Amino acid sequence: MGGFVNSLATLPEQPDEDSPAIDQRQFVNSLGKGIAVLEAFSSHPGAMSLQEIADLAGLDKSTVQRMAYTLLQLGYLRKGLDGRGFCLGTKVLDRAFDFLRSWPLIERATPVLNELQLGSHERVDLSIFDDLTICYAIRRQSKRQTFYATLVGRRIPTFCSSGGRAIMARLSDGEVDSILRRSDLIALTPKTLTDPDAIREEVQRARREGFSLVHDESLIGEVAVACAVLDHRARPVAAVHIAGSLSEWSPESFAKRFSPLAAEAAGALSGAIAPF
Amino acid sequence: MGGFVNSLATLPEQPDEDSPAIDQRQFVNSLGKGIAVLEAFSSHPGAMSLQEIADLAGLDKSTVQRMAYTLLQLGYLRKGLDGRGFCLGTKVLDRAFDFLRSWPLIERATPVLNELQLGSHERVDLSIFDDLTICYAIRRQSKRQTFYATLVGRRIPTFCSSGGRAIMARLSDGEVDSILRRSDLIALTPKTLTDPDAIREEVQRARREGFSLVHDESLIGEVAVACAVLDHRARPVAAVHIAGSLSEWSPESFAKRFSPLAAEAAGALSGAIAPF
DNA sequence: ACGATCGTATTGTAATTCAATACGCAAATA
DNA sequence: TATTTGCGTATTGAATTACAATACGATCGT
Repeated sequence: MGGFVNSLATLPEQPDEDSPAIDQRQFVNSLGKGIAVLEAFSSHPGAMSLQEIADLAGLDKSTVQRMAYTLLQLGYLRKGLDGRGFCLGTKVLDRAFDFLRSWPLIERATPVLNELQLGSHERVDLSIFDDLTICYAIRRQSKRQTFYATLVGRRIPTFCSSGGRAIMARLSDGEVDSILRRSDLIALTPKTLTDPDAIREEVQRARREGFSLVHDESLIGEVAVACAVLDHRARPVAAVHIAGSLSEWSPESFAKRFSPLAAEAAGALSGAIAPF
Repeated sequence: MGGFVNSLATLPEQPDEDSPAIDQRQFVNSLGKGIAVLEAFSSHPGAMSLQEIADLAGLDKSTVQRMAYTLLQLGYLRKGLDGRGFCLGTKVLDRAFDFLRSWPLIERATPVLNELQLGSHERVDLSIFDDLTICYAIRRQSKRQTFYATLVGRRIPTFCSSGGRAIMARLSDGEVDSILRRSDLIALTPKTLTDPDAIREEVQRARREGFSLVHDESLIGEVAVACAVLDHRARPVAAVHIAGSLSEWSPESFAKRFSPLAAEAAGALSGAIAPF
């Protein structure tokens, strides 16, 4: 984007920029660049200088300057500690609040997950299906947890998460293939399955059993069961997870104990009401 | 904004738009409008048509169309249920994730708040000071809670929240006056203090006691104690809350039982490390 | 069958953003 | 202490970009 590169990209022939053929006519570049500034902080949390942001976002320093100025006024950025650098502002939390508030599913799921946590004494999560990743929207932890395991907004690849597997079990084979094909099948741990056929096998198993069971694939020492939450058309839109530690459970005993609970909760949240 | 109105606003004389004299030269209007589209969902959660968004955001339908198209491509909006309307997309959660991840204070506070919740069996929160409001960043609930009491990103006015009072107790009188003057002193409940002098009195009390005690002011039946978290320059940046129900506690017994715990946690989080 | 409203697409106009440049300041360097 | 480097800020001419009126097809409710 920007300058000569940008002018070329504006020509009829759009080579192969990034996304699959976005309508250059309607896309508002300035907005995209402003968002890119915010997104730069995903690869570098904490304060950054204009130049650093520019490098990460692939923008000119001048552009970042004006975008940062605007985002500063709007509260989406704030000045760093000593007036040096920029970091994310609290306004980004407001948008997340609006999001969480706007999904009836999330409101309905909140008491259900609370009960589930109290009943299981393990960590329980609700994740939202978002194509190649799932995104945690509700989290109820038990005892000590890693910091990231407490954060809403955390994403995990669909292909190697218990929730993702449970969701894929409710998709057609074609859709599962599409997800596996477009995913970067990179191992998060040494135990992560990266062979498409092996993953398909696990999806089949989840179809038979009605839940997915995953251990050590996204975090070593963690075992999790999950069941998909379906919308009124029986399409999977989310998943209920129960996650525990392999120091306390074998995968089998964990599944035996908690898969019925996850299934019950997911069933209670399925159907009836629109998710959003 | 936009069109003739906008051209007028671009002239040297900026009448009295909204914020106190923002530099029209550097402000990127398109970005502001795109953000305005996202913010429209704060006054109307759920799916909206282009026209509805336009009305709420004060923009032209055409403008909203292109902004929505862009935000759709970027994942910050998604199509409504049956392809009709737009609602917030999961990407807004990603930004919140980045924010939470980027504050060392939040990472440090997570285990502390966990302990505090397990020790108190009441709801505990960490809120971030943001001028006229405080914004909840970490929430650990006990039993059943109202939905909103579980949401990160929720804001409460500084003047009537326990956290806000605790924070004001660490500000100068001038700063407190400034906050009270600029706040809309609107009662959230019949018990909310709206008289500046009465609030100043409470702030004084919090200064003496080292914690703030508030009940029925933001939610009927709720009692809460809070202590400010200070940065390395002894400036308040956040607050630790402990909130319970008046059906189980009197304000006095609640304060006696939990104010030491809140003070201890806030103390442990203060000083030393930069908050962001 | 009709009318309203939805989301989408097009287009000429001109206002907007772009990016090079310069400035003052603070901190790290020598 | 002198110097350099990098920061955030501000300005400006050039032209790319966004604006908003308009039109279109689909879908829903009457």
